[in-house]
Amino acid sequence: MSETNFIHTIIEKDLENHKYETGEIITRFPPEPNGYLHIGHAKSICLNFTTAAKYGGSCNLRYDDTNPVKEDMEYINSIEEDVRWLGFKWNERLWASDYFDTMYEGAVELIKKGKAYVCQLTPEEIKEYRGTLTEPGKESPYRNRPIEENLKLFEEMKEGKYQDGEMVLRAKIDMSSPNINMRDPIIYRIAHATHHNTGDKWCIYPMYDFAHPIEDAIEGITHSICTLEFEDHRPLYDWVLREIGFWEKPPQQIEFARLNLTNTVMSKRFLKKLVDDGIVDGWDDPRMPTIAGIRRRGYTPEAIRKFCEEIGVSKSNSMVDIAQLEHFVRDDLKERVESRNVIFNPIKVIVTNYPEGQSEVCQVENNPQVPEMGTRELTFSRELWIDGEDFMEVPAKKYFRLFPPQEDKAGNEVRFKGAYFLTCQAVVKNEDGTIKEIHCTYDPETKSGLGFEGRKVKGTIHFVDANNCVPIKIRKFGYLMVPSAEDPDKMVGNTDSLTEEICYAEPSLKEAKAGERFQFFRHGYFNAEPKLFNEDNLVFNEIVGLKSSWK
RNA sequence: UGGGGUAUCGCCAAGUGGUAAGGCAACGGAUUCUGAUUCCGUCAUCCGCAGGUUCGAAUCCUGCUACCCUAGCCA
Repeated sequence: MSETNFIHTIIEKDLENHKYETGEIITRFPPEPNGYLHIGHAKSICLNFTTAAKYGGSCNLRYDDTNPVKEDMEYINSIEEDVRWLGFKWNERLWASDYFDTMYEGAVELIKKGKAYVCQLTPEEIKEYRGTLTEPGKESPYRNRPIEENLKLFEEMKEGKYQDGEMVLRAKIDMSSPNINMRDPIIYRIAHATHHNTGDKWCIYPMYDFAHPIEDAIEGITHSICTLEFEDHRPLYDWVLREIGFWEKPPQQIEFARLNLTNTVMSKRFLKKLVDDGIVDGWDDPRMPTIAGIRRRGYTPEAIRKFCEEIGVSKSNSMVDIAQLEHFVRDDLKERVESRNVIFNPIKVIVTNYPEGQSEVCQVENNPQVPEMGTRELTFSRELWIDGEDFMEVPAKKYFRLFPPQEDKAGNEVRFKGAYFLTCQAVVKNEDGTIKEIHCTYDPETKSGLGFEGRKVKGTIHFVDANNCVPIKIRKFGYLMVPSAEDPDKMVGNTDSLTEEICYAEPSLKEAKAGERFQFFRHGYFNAEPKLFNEDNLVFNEIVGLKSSWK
């Protein structure tokens, strides 16, 4: 287990040096409310909350709502529900927009120091003046405007005298800096848009690079943890804090590598397209890598948190195998979930020496690993259903489930879990050659629980009483879309991303509650599909399959 | 041809001058009323490459190479 990471090392060094008077570590998770959270965000959420907790500090949930034209409050509820579901608590709901006054003052401060100016270049000109990766930029003709004029113009910008795009406020840094972010970055733009929080109070809004360090500083954030692509922005982050100088102990930005999962698309833009195009039935479709999606799918928050801890944190771009996530889901589910008998690809079994019309009760453990979870009753009768893969007409080598008599050996005998030893005697075919049913005989002495020791059997299979079972609908999910092999920028759809089949299940499954999880023997973990499950529609999602070393 | 990053087992990832943790995957084997679970074992003489310093280097120095980010009035 990676109990420590490079961020802990930084924090511990800061603590040793008494960098912060109170010694309290404060982090933040700052989503922009423009979409649903996904598993990638979960890594960031876990990192920020657990890091703060490790040092007895706290983590703020703050909406980075500095761009009114891109954000939508419909996402607020989902974001908070997701963070809460993951098991984290924040103090209060914070908005970057609540700090607009301070940011404005900061900008004025900068102008007064001669460190910011109003620029009237058009967007195209600004781009042109910025230079390229290899060539320095050139200074804007408005760069050396008198301070008084800048103050007046900025004031007028705020008052709404100008149109969107007509002018911007820029930090005066260095147009020839090799770091493009330092080439007089725009720090305020005009946007005549109603803001969800501040309404029409403002028509100028701060840019991320200017706003974020101020937000962090106001909240007393000590360590501002963000993803790798912001590394180049750190000099600007520090510049803003240094030049405005309201804070003695400024926060420090630390970058880490975002999560990538094999066969999983994490791009918000692309996920939104899946929703908008109706490819999936919403942000919480169980195929989606969104927190809402995997929650509906049946993943547990514990599994996700464990996963995030175990994959660790570093600065190298990485691609984590989805099998790693699935491992933690299985690992978490195996001891907290009950088992049920569900038959896939059913084959009818006739127990020829069992009286017609008779049936009896069998006791089965709810979870063989956890005896405290008790037992339940199943019925056994002359007609049963077994799984398609538990029978082979011609057995493969080392196959020890059911097969009929072969030229060189007798039909196989197996344990029917919770019931008897049954021996396959014959296969009965339909006219078209498909299997109609198989005939078996049972040995009354071998009933489960009676301690029969006469002989051993190598296979155990599960069954369902054909006279006492219910049909259920199973939904399995493949990956939705993956980058195309020829062109990684293009996505290729998987038309089989959702498959449904009808299976036979023991009757107790009718009593399942929406969202309840089970292990279906030999198949995997499933949950009663939260939105579709009801008395007349027994739908189960595959959460994750079981590993199998045979096949 | 700028700047900023990263390179340790198939995939993550510890390690910060003293002789390569751990997890996933894989592969053996034991136990098993489900070929699951559990259990035990195997899995980097080597740390992107090439030199150098040192008694000693994945860790320090030099020079390469590969990949990622970066030219929004997005965050």
